[in-house]
Amino acid sequence: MNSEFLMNTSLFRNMNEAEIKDALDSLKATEKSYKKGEYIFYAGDTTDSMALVLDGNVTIENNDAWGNHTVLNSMGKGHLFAETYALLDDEPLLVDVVAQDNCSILFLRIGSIKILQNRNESWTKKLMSSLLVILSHRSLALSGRSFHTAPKTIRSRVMSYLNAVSIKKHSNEFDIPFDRQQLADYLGVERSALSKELGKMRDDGIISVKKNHFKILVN
Amino acid sequence: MNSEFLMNTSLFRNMNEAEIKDALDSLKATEKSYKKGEYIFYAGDTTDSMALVLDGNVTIENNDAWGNHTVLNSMGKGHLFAETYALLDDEPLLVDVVAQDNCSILFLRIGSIKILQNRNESWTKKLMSSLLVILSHRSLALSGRSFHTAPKTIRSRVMSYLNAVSIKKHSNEFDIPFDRQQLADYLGVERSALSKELGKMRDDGIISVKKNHFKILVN
DNA sequence: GATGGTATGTTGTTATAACCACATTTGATA
DNA sequence: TATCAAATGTGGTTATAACAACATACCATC
Repeated sequence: MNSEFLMNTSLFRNMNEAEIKDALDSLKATEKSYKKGEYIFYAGDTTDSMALVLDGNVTIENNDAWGNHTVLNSMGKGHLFAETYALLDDEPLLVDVVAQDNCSILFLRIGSIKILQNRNESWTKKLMSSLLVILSHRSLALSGRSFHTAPKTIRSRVMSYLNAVSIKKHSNEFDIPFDRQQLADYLGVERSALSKELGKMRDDGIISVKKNHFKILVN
Repeated sequence: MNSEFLMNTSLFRNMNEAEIKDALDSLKATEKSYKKGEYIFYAGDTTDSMALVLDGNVTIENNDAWGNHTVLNSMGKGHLFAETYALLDDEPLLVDVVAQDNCSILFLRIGSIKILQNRNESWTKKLMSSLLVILSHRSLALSGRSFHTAPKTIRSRVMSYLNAVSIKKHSNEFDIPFDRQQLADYLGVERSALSKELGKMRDDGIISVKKNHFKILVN
């Protein structure tokens, strides 16, 4: 196992080589290869292992009872998945995880959290810290998006989003990290409808826009 | 400090009295009272403390630059808030937290995660475990909702939601924990429009509904 | 079983966003 | 600077959901 690589993942970032080795051992780390298109997890599965992408890419997909198919996400080298399901007992995955190309996955048997709690090695606290940071970031990202997509009109979604960016940047003038298409996807609206609404908002004098540079105008 | 009460919160659930005392001490726990309407946190603040509701209720609110006001959430006794902001450095809150009635809040100085990592008392791992469980549950809840509200039509939102419940219950026939209004709110749609759509879905033969009992019909 | 209140369903109207097709702008590169 | 491709904006049409007002069903309890 290449601990050089692992040392740069968000999960093992704060550990030294010996700790990583110890952790891998204790978590019964196993590496497994998947061919393009193979299923790594099926919706409905439960798992006591979290999974780290060592090589290649995986997609998180949804396939429902009526045959609808949606690709939700794609994750590459160094990314962790299924950790929430591994940390909680008996929570079935609601999505499929599929090899997007030939890829290699490291499984770490974390089981329920009790396992970590009862160990005294130096790496356990570091691993828990990393997990806390990862989950905190995710929680923040998810609750932000959930909040910005809650309003029913495009305008209020945009306002909600711009307001959040403004708070984060401590300024009412800022660049956003999205182009139009990405912003539209993020807010769950159609690109051209978003453009149209941004134009109206400018006409109404509540914002000024130039490309991805925004200014919030208060009357 | 009433450790009897704390022992029943999700944060301290797994600790004994001595550990709780030790934890409160190390985390520089301070209790503070707020009158109805007082602000506990302002959007834009950063905090190194997480907060636990000891008594009363708080609301999570959003007040944007244009004067829009939204109540996002309400939390009562035993509930924890601001923990993601406390765990991460320099993340400003995007919401206000306001006392819904006269209430009493316990602040716990967790600061960035490093503080926990460098302590060796028995309670630290237990606290981290609790936080991991809390964050995992939240993450699961948020990603579920985010996923079900992503589709643009009411029908696909309903299908997404019902499919998830069906997976969780291991059956295509089940009760849902919402009444119509709650389901509408959860999916971000209007109640009567939801009723209408459920009716159409029944007419189209893809589900059967009776109150909150659903059955998924596949052709 | 009658009564009232709440939850749910129905209908029609209106507002809004999706969708489509195309025009314009922008930015990179020869 | 000319050329091209990609990103962004615009106008018109259609589908869909919000909204409002009301009808019916359901449930508790008298």
